[in-house]
Amino acid sequence: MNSITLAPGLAYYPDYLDRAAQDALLKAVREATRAAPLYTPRMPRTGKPFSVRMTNCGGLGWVSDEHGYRYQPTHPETGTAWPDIPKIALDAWEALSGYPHLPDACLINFYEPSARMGLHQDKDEEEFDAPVVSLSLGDTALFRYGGLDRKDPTKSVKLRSGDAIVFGGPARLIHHGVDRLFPGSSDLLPQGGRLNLTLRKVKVGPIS
DNA sequence: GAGTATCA
DNA sequence: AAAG
Repeated sequence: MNSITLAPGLAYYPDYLDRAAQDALLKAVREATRAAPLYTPRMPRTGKPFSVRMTNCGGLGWVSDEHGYRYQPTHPETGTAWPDIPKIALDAWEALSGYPHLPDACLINFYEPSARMGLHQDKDEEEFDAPVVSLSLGDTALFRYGGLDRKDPTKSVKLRSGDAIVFGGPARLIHHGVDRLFPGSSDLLPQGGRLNLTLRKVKVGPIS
């Protein structure tokens, strides 16, 4: 499988999922969002809404509101447990993570054409030995990544539908974000936009 | 468009 | 302190 090392620990797999796999994953995501609808996260303290809408699958989901960032086992609006992680996503984790346990969290981000994600670190997990595996569906995104320090220099790469990226080892905690989408760049989602799935291991050890 | 800074 |  084709992989490009963008930085130490940061592996990029262009076209990791073929079109049939993308269609299958999209179908699974639609089923997940039927059980756990996309909601609008808010910033801690200020309550300012994100432009990206989110939901989760797996035992734990990442949420953000006035009270802070955290992982929790239920949807913040419906109060019900998150649906299961799609099989195709688990397969990607097993193929790409190099980690001996299944993920316990899968954050699903939906970007409308105008949505952005500022430069940030994924550091709300307890297990930093496990990588974060990211899968892109739909419109191309301009992805920015830097270093452990927020002021470290950054580079950009376009992430297209079906691409995978893995943050592991020295790249597990690098800053990253999405500067913009390229509307109309994919016909996978009829309404346009981009879906991103990030698989994580929040708790140390096997899933209980 | 890319990169940095500041607030909170 | 924060993916704003």
